[in-house]
Amino acid sequence: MDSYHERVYALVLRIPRGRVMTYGSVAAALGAPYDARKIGNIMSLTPSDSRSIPWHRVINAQGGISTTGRTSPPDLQLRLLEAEGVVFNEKGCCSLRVYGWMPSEGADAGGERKQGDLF
DNA sequence: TTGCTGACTTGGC
DNA sequence: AGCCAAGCCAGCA
Repeated sequence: MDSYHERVYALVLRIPRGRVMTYGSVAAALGAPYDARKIGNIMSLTPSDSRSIPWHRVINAQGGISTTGRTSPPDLQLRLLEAEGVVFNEKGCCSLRVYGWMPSEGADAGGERKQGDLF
């Protein structure tokens, strides 16, 4: 059964540590560019303390967390990402240009990015 | 069965 | 710069 959430989890599991992925990118990777909302819905069903699933590596298109006020500490997701090396600016957004990840990078490689150009 | 909601995104004003 | 409306779709009342 390749239920939707299974594929979502599988993809999220593939996100390397220290990298993030937007809901839209996850949806697009699954072949459904407009399913970003559903991704979020599935994530909402995922326990915030699930250590098996790096749900915190999934963020919104603005490079920020959308779980504010939804997790035990409002900024839990942000903290987890910071713990992995992702740096957030004062606005609570990270540079997708630097930390954004997509499946193709894992398949082929070479996705070295410059740390200098934030935004 | 219908109808609304939602951890979203994008475009227009 | 921020706010509003439309679009897609699974899950739930």
